[in-house]
Amino acid sequence: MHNSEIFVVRCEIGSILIYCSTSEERLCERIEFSDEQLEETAENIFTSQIKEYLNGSIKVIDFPVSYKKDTKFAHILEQLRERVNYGRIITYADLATICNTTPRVVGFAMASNPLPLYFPCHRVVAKNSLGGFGGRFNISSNSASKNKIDGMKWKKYLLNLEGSI
DNA sequence: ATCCTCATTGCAC
DNA sequence: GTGCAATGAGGAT
Repeated sequence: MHNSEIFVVRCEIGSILIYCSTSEERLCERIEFSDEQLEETAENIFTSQIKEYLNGSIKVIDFPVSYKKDTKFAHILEQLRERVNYGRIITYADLATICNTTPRVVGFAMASNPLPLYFPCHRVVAKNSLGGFGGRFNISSNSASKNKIDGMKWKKYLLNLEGSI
């Protein structure tokens, strides 16, 4: 986190921020949403994939990423990415069954997902509602202005993009 | 080391 | 209807 570069892609409802390591092999470590229209950065593999996803020309994000593996949360996120592809949705309970855990823990895993879109957590919904969106990383690590986003607006936007709602 | 937070569900009253 | 355990990990202090 101490050495990261931020790329920006704009869309209809705001901006998508892509945090990457600046090491030799550049890896994406975090993806965040902002309700503000920020200035876009130059095109690279990260921004171009996000743009293609947003205009429907690709259905899988597979640029190089880095995240903490070998945890329960990571396993849940990997199962989600593997099994629930574009245009599909799943409930917290069903994903919990697949991962041999409880729905609440699936919610926790989604809330701590550092790589939304790469791990398609917007495709996980509650049994009788859309569930939530924007967890721990909803709050910017920069102390002063807690940049809270309207999470449900983003979840609906993404599900609508994929034709799920 | 302890406490708090965060996207749910189903069963008991 | 409401109440409540179960439960993983990271951040704050």
